[in-house]
Amino acid sequence: MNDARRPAKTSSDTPVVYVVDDDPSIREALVDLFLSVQTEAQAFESAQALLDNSDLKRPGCILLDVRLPGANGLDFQLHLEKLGNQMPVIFMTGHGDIPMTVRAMKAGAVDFLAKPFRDQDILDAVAVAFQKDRDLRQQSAANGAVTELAKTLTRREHEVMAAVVQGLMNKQIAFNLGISEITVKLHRGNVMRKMEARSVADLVRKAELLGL
Amino acid sequence: MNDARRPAKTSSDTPVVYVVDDDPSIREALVDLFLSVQTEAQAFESAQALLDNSDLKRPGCILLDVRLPGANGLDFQLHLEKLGNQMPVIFMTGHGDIPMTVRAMKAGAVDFLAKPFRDQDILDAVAVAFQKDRDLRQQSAANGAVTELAKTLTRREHEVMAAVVQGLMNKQIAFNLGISEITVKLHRGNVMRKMEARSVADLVRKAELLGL
DNA sequence: TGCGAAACTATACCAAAGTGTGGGTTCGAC
DNA sequence: GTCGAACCCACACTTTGGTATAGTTTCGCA
Repeated sequence: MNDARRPAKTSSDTPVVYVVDDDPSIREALVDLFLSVQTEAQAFESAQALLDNSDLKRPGCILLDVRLPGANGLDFQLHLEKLGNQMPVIFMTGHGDIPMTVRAMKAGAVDFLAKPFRDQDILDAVAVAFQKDRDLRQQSAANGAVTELAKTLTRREHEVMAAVVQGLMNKQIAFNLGISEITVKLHRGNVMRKMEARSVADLVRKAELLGL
Repeated sequence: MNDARRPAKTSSDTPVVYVVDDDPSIREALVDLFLSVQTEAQAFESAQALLDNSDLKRPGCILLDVRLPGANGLDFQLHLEKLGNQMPVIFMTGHGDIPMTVRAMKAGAVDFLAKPFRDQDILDAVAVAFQKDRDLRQQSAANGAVTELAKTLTRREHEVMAAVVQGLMNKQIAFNLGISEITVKLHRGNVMRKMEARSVADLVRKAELLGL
């Protein structure tokens, strides 16, 4: 089921291509292709097999046939999204049509390759997908770090932070919250420390990652 | 060439659908369709005719056949982008293929409709395109306004603004620029006034629209 | 029941930011 | 040559922001 062949160098943070196709010969050909460019690939015969045998935590992308045994490739794409998995997806197809292509691309697919395609087309698409994955992970990491910091804030500190990033002065914040200015300063100081912000400009940017 | 029929209400800021198709009967059918939902449409027989007869300044979207006399619809899409026109594009096609679809969607097309399609499909796509256009224009307007304000800044004021949104203190800015702290305050005050920013938080957000 | 976290307040003090006034130089345009 | 724009500096002052110390109250939970 899983006929992955690993390239010389591999670890939990080198990117990997998860190949999903029900045709064993195609799986093998693709894995060999990636092996030829020192890229690790793991092949699965169905979407379910992929979900069962991989946690999809490693960086990389998914390369799958739209026509799969069991679930449709497009549905699988949406399913992944629901699971919170943002791994880039590249579709392959032997019998695709335009509406299917449009739906996949609207849902954020990196590419949609109609068979037969050149090896280089796939390698190009994978390169784009890898880059997209790196970007997403970087964004996600930054966002996650800020979210973690924000969790340490108390309710009041949250309120004060929101007011600060709106550009309100301490006295205005104090009036709005019905507390004294000195207490606002206290909360404000706590916010800056907990959020690891060295300036208001810094705090504004971090707050924006939280959705203002 | 231009067989537009205007709905009852029309003005330079009601959205319009620019229809481009070389088949007169299709043009007419589409214009009638939009007329039936109180939406203005202007029809053209070619991309060139559209460019010659419209400045494309009104809000709306472009609905065009990928196969056009003269230029390819996809090339036209790129051409528009080069001209700085960001109007949403919807493709129609009778003989489209998957690579064509992928290319169009990657280039930002709102939709790619294979003939025959239902009237509702087109109306839905146009609704999405109109919304996208509104969003883009709003973004563009905000951006343009800030850019105009930034143009009134002198070189020094620009430098000071950049330093301020980095979260530097006046004394640090003064040291970096090799001037006195009091002069920094002067420039800083000018920046806040010229940029119409009421707080540092405000300034940070405006500066971000300028690309940090 | 007692303990800790959260929230609030005050006094006091210092640092940073902002404003106004007044004055200086350089440089290019009219 | 003079006029204005951009740039610079200083003194004096006010406001705002930030910190530290010390204490009170409320509330949930062990």
